[in-house]
Amino acid sequence: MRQDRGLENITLPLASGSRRIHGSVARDLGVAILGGRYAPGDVLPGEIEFSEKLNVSRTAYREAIRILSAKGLVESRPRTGTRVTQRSRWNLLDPDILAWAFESEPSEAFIRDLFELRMIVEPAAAALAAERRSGLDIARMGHALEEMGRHGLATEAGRAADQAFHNTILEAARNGALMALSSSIAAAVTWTTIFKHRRQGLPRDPLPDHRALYDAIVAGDPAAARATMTELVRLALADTKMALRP
Amino acid sequence: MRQDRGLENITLPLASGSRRIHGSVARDLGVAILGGRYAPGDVLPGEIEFSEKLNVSRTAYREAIRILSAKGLVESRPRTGTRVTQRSRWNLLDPDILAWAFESEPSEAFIRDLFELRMIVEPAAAALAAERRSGLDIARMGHALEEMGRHGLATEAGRAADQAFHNTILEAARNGALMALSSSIAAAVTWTTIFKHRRQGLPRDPLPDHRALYDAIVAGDPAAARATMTELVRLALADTKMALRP
DNA sequence: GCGGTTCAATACTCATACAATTAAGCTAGA
DNA sequence: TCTAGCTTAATTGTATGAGTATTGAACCGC
Repeated sequence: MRQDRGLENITLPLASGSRRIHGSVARDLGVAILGGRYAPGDVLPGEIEFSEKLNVSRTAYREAIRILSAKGLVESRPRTGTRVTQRSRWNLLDPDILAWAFESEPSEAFIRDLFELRMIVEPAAAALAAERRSGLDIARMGHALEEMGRHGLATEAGRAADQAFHNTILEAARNGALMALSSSIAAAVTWTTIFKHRRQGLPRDPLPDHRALYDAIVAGDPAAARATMTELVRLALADTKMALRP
Repeated sequence: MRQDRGLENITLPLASGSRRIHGSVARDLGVAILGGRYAPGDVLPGEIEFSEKLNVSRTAYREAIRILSAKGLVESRPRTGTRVTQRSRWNLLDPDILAWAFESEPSEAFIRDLFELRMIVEPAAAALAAERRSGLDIARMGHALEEMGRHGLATEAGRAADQAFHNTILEAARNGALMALSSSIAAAVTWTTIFKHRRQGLPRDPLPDHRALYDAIVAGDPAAARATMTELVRLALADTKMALRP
């Protein structure tokens, strides 16, 4: 019998876009796990039962599980079944995992952890960028600054520019491992910015801080770049904290 | 026809242990990609052709590709096929990816990047650990120190203890995002230690540095912890550099 | 009690058929 | 000649059923 997928899918919201089915299922399950609807140690229903419940084939379901397994969220073994792994084994910095985590409002502790990471990584990256940046990097950062000024952080375009600004700095650090962190950092930047705007507008204009950072990197001054970036993240953290507990 | 997997598998070394087939294929392909045998932009052979060449079913092959895709190594689309993505999109900090990268001797640039990451993250983590460490953390670190002293870094047990030491510090920092980096850091620690020993023994005894770091964390002195860890990583980097270009 | 054996539950693998997607080539019309 | 739209074919995506391998747990002999 061919499945009529899409009707009365009760158990999961299936906000699936144009993805492939295995991708949608992986996302839905991932969001459910990150959101706490399946706790570490929980055993998922068997392949046949669960795939029928989701109205997908076992093939698609299994490929979804492979994706989650590759990111450390679940672990499958014959006889035992598929169970959610301990949180310490999740690849929290995986871009998809971060996106899924922000689907359901993440815990305050998680936000704090991400900011602590930013506070550690971004100043160091800024210092490296001040030493290694190319002309193209500078041009990109300048353009991002203009865009931020034109649109403001309340708009989608403005946030994209902000993200591009921070991302370019990580690129300019010329370090593949740091680059791999860019998506994680980007997630923190974007979402915390959104959080801030939930509570009546921006508490403070972040543009001057960004300009100072830009100047330091253009000048090739690592110490200044580190200091300004530290200040920038500190202010962002303060604003976000204020937004979280008003 | 049932496949006779395991005989004359020419194209890939198939150093597959007790893994499931999809896992072995994912690993073999992952190692091949990380090792440069498939370059970014390259299109893999079609599912049917390639799975036959590997003597596995299309199902198992596809699940392997899902794993690689989840880690950002490849991207599949109908009609176009499956191609290796740009290196900037790889999740370089994924534990599996790191393990695969170290299968074929990694580039000097990659080692440098990892050490730069250690230099950024570990001192900060040590400072946090000095503030937040529990009695259990201290006990674990002490035990790891003893083990390192007993076995020395030339043995497997000694290296495991070294790794446990660094890992406990990251745990003691009480930050999930930093914890997620532990496997990456651990990979850097282990492999660079092995590299060092390739060239006639250890250039210098790292134990005193570790003890100083331990003392700082026990004393709850963040600044001292940061400083000693910085020194420790700096020395490790110098030794590794010497080992790489003797 | 204890060590080995059997059993059954579950994921894993295979094979095949068919559907959906999409790049490229083709055709019709201006 | 150029372009918009259609057609086609190549490739991945999905579904289904049959059979295999693994492994925890119950069982049995000692």
